Amino acid sequence: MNASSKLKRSPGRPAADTDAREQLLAAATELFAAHGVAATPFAAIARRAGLTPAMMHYYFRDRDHLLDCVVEEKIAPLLARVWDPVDSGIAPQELMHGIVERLVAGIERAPWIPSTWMREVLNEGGLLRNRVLRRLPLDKTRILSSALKQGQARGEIDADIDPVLVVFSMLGLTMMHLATAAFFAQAFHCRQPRPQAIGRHVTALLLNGLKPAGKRARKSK
Amino acid sequence: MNASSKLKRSPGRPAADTDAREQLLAAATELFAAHGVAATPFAAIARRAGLTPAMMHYYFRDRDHLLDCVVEEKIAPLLARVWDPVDSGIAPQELMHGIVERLVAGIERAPWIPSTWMREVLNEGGLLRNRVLRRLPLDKTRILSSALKQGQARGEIDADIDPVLVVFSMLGLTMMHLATAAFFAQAFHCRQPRPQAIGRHVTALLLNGLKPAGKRARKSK
Amino acid sequence: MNASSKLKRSPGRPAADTDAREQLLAAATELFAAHGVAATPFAAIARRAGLTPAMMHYYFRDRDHLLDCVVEEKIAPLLARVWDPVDSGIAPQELMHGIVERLVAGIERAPWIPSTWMREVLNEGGLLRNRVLRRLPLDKTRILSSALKQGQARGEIDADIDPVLVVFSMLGLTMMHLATAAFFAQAFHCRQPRPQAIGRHVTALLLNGLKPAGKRARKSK
Amino acid sequence: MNASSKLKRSPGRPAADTDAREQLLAAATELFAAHGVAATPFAAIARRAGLTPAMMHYYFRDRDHLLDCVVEEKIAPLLARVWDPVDSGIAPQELMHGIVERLVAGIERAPWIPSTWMREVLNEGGLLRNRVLRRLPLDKTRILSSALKQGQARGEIDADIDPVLVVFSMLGLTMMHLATAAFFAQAFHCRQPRPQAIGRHVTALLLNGLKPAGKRARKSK
DNA sequence: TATGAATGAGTCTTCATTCAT
DNA sequence: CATGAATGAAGACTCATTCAT
Repeated sequence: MNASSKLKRSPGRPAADTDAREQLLAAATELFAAHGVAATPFAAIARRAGLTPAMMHYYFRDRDHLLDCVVEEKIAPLLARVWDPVDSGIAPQELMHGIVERLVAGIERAPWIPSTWMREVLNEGGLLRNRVLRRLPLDKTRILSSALKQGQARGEIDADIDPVLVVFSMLGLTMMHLATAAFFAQAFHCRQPRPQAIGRHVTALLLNGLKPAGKRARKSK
Repeated sequence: MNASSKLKRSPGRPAADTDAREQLLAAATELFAAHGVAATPFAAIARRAGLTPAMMHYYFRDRDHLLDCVVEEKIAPLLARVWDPVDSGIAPQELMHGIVERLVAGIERAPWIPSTWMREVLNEGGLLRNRVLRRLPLDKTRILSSALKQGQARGEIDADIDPVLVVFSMLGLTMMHLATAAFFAQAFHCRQPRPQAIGRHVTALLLNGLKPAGKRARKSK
Repeated sequence: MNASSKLKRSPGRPAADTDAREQLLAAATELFAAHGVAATPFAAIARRAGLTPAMMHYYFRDRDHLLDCVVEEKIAPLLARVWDPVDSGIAPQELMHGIVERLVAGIERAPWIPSTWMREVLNEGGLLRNRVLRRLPLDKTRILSSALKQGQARGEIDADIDPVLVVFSMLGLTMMHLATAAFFAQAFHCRQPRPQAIGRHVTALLLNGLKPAGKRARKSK
Repeated sequence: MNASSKLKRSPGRPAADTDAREQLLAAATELFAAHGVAATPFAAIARRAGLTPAMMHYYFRDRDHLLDCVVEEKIAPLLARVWDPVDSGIAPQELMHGIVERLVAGIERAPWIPSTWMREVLNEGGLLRNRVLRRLPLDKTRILSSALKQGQARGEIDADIDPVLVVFSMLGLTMMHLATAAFFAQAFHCRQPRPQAIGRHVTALLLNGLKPAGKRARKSK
């Protein structure tokens, strides 16, 4: 987290003002998740934090800066935590397992992210898209894609899989299931799946899809 | 297209006014895909269709009715086309293959759908969510889930897979990749994948994930 | 007056809407003269015309367009009327006499102009400056300057006079006295000079200043 | 500079705080000249001086008091310097020559004055008008007017000239040319005239205009 | 002396909606 | 069918001002 990124922040004293700022930021992310960025009035954020709309401008100047702060202080750190351990020399299956696991874990503490990601990052015209794009750890994703390609070369991974596209499949599938857990329960009249269960489902779907031969298949041979 | 679904329609003359209505509907869906429903002003839709904002109210009364019309006339028919052929007695793999194929085909003629689906259907607070929810062919999705469960019982499908959740994985993965094709190309500095290629990728990922034994594994035996 | 310059104008029917537009324009110019452009709220203009602030935006879109309209429809025509008769071959004294006369006459029907001219055109940072600058009839002012230079060459005009600067002296002196007539009366506890008297004063000041030898002086000799 | 005029002033230590106050005052006058008083936010003044908006309130209480200070500390002293030497018994031509000269000299050290004078003093609704009005050395201006009237009585000055109005012509012409030097250069694509040159131009215009017979005419006699 | 926090009022602008024609 | 006029409500943003420290 870059100190220079904060618009206002009394250096030595993380006291009252920081609290208000954090509360506003939290209110913002919750409302963004619920209604989308464009449909979230500045005043609504302030109201939810029990402050005046003018305070939003005091801490974040304007809408643009608020979005900058959200990405820089809330989304970028998560991306870093998720992708940092990715390194060459690790098997792609293990990499993906770890990524999904860390993603699910990170989102449990920031449950507003999947919804916002789908709406504002993945969508054309999404208001966070370019901001996040600049923050994607492309070097890390390339490590994963390379590992997948090498796996394909060794015949361990299905040749029909696009090794770059699958990075998106992985992130998107996880985000999508986490974001739609409630909707899913509502649509199919069943219990809302827990984040851990979603992680297992996604991992199973992805990993078995990567293996031309499943474990049971090999065993049954 | 159900006649009763149209708000206004001069009975004898389906000519010019229908054209205008269709143009407005087309303009609406394009803008919804680009900016989201909440961020699309009524007047902007009219402007894009070269008409006056008042015409929007003439044809669609108000915002709510417009959304009703979009779902009923544009989304519901696609859902029907995709799910209608699903029937019991067909292997789940084949069902899913067909669904993805028809979905990709249908979206090629309505490229605004994936973006809107992700934003306005899957998301909490999405403005089309409840309208679409009512139109989901639950009987058909249940047929697929049942087929999957039976596959698991027969040991043909991985037991870690959630047979209900996977319906969502399938639709969501397809929609997500179609919606983010441009972003994907931008993020990873590569060509935008074609809808057909996306269909193949998704099918491969899903189907191989469902099979404990991959094709090559069996062949290699 | 260019028809294309109007933002909105029903072509055939100069009825009610034109009235409202004209009223708003009149209210705007009056308030601009009284308080300056920057200090005149959009809403105040509407209020003075007995309309809602939203109507301002209906007719003029935003502040910028309003200023465009004021310059194009109200100031540019006056400039044209004042400078159009200026032509080469006429004595500079006669040219200046005519210009001041037409300026005074024009301003009698648009008494808001001098104040606005001083504040928003002459001043650095004036909000109409560049808009008016583009509309100055430079060809005409050059005709006057040339005539003055020729007069200097013939020894009829004082060589200390800057023949270009004097164009400004003339316009500025007239505008200034017309704009400050009320202030003048207030400051010196005397009657407010009438526009005609101001015209005579300015013309006398300017013309005699151009002549090294005044007519009366020579005559009285 | 009158001590009583300052709102706050720690008696013993005229050090740091005076500097800050002077800086704020300088920032204020610069911004007033550039954008006008009404369009200059309190906070902008502070920002330009590298201080906080709250400091403005500390030194000047509120907007009204700031304007009082500007007039009292910055404009009134200039007026005094310009008009003080005016005394009866001096020829009006000489008086005017001296006034213009001292005005030009004074403004060279306070280049923000002409613009502000035109905008905020001469204009109806100008925010400094009444404050300056109270400070005008009316006794001195009356001395000049009287001298002019006597000149007219002696036939040395054109009878068409208004001896009171000409006081305004003189000040206004000087201020106007100084304020619009940059605009003039921009409008007529020529060099910006220097203050000294403007002084000569104005003096020539005024003095020759006051003489029914020019110097050369008299000399030639 | 100096500042950051906080706010209420006000301004510009957009927009869905209504209505008379 | 179609449109221009009109509006009230709401949103983004600014700003002068106050206050505790």
